[in-house]
Amino acid sequence: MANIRDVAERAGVGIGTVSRVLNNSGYVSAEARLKIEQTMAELEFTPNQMARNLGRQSNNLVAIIVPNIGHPFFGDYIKHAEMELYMRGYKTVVCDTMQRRDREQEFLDMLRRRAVDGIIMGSHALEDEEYRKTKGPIVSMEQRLGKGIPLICSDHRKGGRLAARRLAERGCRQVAQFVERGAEKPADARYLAFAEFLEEKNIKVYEISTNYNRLDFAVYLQTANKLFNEQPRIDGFFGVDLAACAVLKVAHQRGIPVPEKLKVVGYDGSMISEIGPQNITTVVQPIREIAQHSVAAVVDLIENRPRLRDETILDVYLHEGDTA
Amino acid sequence: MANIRDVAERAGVGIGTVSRVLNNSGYVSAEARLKIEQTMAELEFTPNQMARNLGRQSNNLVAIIVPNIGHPFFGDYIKHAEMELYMRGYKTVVCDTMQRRDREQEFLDMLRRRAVDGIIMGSHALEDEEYRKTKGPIVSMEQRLGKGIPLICSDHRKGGRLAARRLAERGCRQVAQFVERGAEKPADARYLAFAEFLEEKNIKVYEISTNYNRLDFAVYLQTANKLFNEQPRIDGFFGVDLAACAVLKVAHQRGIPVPEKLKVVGYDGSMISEIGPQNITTVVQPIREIAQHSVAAVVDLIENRPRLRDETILDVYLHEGDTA
DNA sequence: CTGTTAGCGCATTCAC
DNA sequence: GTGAATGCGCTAACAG
Repeated sequence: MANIRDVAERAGVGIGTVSRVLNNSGYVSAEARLKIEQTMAELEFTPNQMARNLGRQSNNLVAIIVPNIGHPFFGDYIKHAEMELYMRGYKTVVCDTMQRRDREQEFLDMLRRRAVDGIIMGSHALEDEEYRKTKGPIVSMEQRLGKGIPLICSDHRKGGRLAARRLAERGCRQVAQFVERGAEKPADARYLAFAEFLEEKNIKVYEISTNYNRLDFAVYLQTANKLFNEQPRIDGFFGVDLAACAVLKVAHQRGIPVPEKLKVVGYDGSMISEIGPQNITTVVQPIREIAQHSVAAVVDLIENRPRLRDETILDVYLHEGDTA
Repeated sequence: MANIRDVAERAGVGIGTVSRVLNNSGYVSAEARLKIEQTMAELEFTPNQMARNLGRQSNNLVAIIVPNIGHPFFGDYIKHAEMELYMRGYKTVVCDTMQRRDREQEFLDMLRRRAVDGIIMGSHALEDEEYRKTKGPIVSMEQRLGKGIPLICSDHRKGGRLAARRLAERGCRQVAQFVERGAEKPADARYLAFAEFLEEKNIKVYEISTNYNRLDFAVYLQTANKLFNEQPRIDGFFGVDLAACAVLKVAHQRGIPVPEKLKVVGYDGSMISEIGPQNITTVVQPIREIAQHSVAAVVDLIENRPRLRDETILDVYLHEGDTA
């Protein structure tokens, strides 16, 4: 592996000059540049990224930390965020905490150790103090990590209202929503707004809590079955897309026609809301914009650009589907 | 930011001793160790990862390069691979080439620059020579990158046969399969085996090619519609899960009952085969095992452990669903 | 067991 | 414009 010094010697120039053509910085005579470029080609010289990182104290890496890569929302988010980061010259490190504190802590430590330049945090298993102690570029998505850490999330309050209004308009009288237990989250506003809106109209709302520790499909299926067993007269449902899929599936198994006897509204607008035979009527979170804003925020922090807002709330809308 | 020298001075020891307790290597007296640990705590010392990387010429990063993160197969794959890598002490860099040569080249260059220790390649947009030129730990999944680069993939030949046999057993007479155009891939064996098996039994096989450049759902939907328009008498279908979803959806729209009038068999066994109202009968690729083997392979290469096989083909099986 | 030394490969002054 | 020197923070080899 040829290094920069080999190139310098072979080209008969100084090491600094080589560095300058490498980084395209400062002045280099056309002559010297040509000679150096030739030599680099001959030697198949490739700059060592680790050395560059150490020299400039930055590695152009951003970690995205999520509780579950497999969840469609996070999957879609990562796709968009990776693209945004790429366009800004950063590579993406994905970290799945699987809801485990120790993992989240370890991933968070990557920033302290400067293994990454910044972190986008979509998980929240630690005390707020931990995040604050980790000074450095952190932004959070859909998690409130404490004052001073920029938050990007969708307008859950509005989302809850949109879903509630739709179910009310469709004549539902007894609706259920899945509520995800766990640390306090921006998403909680959604549950509240949903229930408030409907209760004002004297529509009964059953809340079933799903264990946030296991947000996989099997759990949603179980919970959906439990719901129909306990509340067979339910005529409306609201939950994240994956939960809506589970409810649709169980309804299908039990011969409950949707939307005739049961209206279903999802939340997320992720890919899975469109791949089933019925399009799910769902509140669309602007996942792409969430990705854009969170990436912009963390990159601003990394590159020392001032940030004005600490909280960015993005608009949601109801996407017409076949289920409500 | 305190560094290792600050700690050494403050603790009244040498810099080497501090390094030893950091890495838990070599002998350190209990006394010194205690003193150093205290000092590290006082100073809130955190070792700088970039410096460590440069020192030991390794950064414990592995890049996973895929053509499309959004595809369920890759999403599931990344989830498992990230976990496997984590358990072995590596972090995961995800790279979405979006089918673009320049991006794949850039991601590949990360290895040459030693920005990552190794690469798992699930994309194939460059000439084989490029991969070989990039000496270093590379393994490929579901892509044949040339002799010398370990390949991990599922048994596509068997998968094609399994699907074909099922459709034949179910009495199909005219079946269609989606064939993904693009560079030659191990998956091609599946198309061949499928067609061979059925043609032997005098069952007609229509092949419709989908553009591998855009393996998203909208394209599959279009193609499915085209299929039903051109071949309205089709009674069997085979394609990746996402394509199967599209076909199921279009069939539903056109009032074609599945499995009564149309049998559908998927390929992948990804999450989406189970979240619809009907479970898709599908050939399951052992995504988790693919992840385990590919991670094991790349880590072996990184850590200079000898590899015996150059090719690992993993078994597939037919998962019973409701669509065939 | 421990302190010192010499790199790791490049970026970045700063005189010339 | 350019080369030599210094430092980034740590690892590892070595003498003690």
